[in-house]
Amino acid sequence: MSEKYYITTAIDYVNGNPHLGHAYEKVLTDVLARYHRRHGEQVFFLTGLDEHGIKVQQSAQKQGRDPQEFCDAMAANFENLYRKLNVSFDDFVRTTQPRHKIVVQRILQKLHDAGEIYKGVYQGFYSPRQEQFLTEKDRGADGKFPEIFGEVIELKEDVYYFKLAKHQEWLVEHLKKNPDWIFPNFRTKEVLGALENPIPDLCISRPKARLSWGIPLPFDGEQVTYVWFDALINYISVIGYDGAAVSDWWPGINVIGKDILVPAHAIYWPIMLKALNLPLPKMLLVHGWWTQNKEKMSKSTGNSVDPLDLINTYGVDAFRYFVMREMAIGYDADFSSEQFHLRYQSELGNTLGNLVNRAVSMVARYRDGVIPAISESALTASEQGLRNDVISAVKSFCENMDKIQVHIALMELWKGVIRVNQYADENAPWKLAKDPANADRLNVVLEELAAAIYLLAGEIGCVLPETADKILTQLGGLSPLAVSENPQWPQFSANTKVGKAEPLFPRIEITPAE
RNA sequence: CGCGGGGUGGAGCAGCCAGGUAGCUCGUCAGGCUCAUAACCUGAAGGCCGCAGGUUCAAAUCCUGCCCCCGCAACCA
Repeated sequence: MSEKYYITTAIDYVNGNPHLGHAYEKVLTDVLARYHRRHGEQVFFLTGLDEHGIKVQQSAQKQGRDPQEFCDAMAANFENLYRKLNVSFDDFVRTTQPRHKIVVQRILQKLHDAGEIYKGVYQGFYSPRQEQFLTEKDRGADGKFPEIFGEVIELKEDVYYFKLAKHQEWLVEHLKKNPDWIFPNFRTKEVLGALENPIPDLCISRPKARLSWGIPLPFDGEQVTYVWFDALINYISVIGYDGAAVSDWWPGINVIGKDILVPAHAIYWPIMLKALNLPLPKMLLVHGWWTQNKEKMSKSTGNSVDPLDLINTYGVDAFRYFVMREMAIGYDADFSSEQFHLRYQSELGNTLGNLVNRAVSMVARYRDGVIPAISESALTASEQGLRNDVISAVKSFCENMDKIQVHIALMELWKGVIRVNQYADENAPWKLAKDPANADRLNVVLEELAAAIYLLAGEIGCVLPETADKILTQLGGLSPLAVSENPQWPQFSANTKVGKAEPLFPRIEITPAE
């Protein structure tokens, strides 16, 4: 009876190594997937790789390798990183897999039969040296093509086109009627802006002679399909499309970066689905870009950030926390090592880590590690206040997660964490411990501290899975709390014995390199 | 007039779409505490929310104009 929640990331192009942006997108999708799983939905989380195309073909050639061999090697880099990031994907698609290729061909054939694909001619400037077609933006300031392209010739070749133009009006209507289909919705304006001009039909193939590393067109053995037609279909090929209907996981949510919104995901993709008579995605969730010193990150300027370095220094959860907390979804954010360090030290170490540490330590020190049993009648206004505030922090977290405002959700959840620190100071168990007459009161305070942390750990786990596990372990090997609409204050079974208190986020005194 | 985004206390950012106590992290100053990762808690100083108009009982939030910064313009998340 539970709802189905299908969510995908973009598939990364294997012609380069994964960087901060790739990692961010997967963590974001993972956090949403974990949240919805935790809240009782059936979740299917798909990520993967885009492996065809001329660039991969060329890179493989340069290394003297078979393209598949090249892809396999690159794929290992990506998959390795995502596993390190604790990205809980349910499947990992690679566009070179037979299960994917079959569906792509099925769809091509179907659209060809339906007259949505036709044969045409592509004409343009071509650089034999670079083996690529050139566009106007390849021209230098003087209007000529730069030296690296060598002699540029004008070339004509037969290719196939997919009809986009005839669906333009329908797409504009759809966007106007569903401004929240693209999230955040200001992106809809961009798409509508792009659609103010007529869109040309989409070239979807290349002659095999030039591009062999692709999926052959089923109706023309001399051509292979090109880029988006191959890539976008992964969203439905893996879950299953038999030529008429798609698996009931569909429609899902497509998480993408802003660079591939227009035209790929906001124009090509919906029109492809329309032509196939399939429903559109529930939502296009479009995130922004990481910049560094306000400049776009790119390998060419050498300012790209390697997520692995951060993970190795600070741990995977620190990375996940930072990227989720720092970036307002949909907008760009600036990455800085100092800011990363600051959030780690302060929000993770001082606020959360220290709280768990002091609470567990006190239970160990004052009660031999056993979380005291208490009776409801012993509760005072202080406890009522704590419970109300922590529960409302959890609720606020959930409300913001439902609105896909992860950065705000975390801020709200942290208010709960801070509130528990306040409660500790307010009741000063270390003072109560000095007088045996206060034993009952001390029991209450220690139990409430543990319970509050236990409650918070549940939602923390969506973003910081490893940390949540550690907290449960330190609290005595507890199992995760069940979730409900109205969070209940947790109870401990008798004789719950806490584990060893170990700092969750130990201080790191190194000054991060610029 | 190409399209879009941004301009919020010393720094970096939320909040704006669904108007009504200006929030978060850090920094500064003054206290408290000592369970804890030199951590935690309390209080204070510091903002005419880019500028100018308009709508409204009420605007950081909506509308108009202007100034400055940044992305995008077919395949880099």
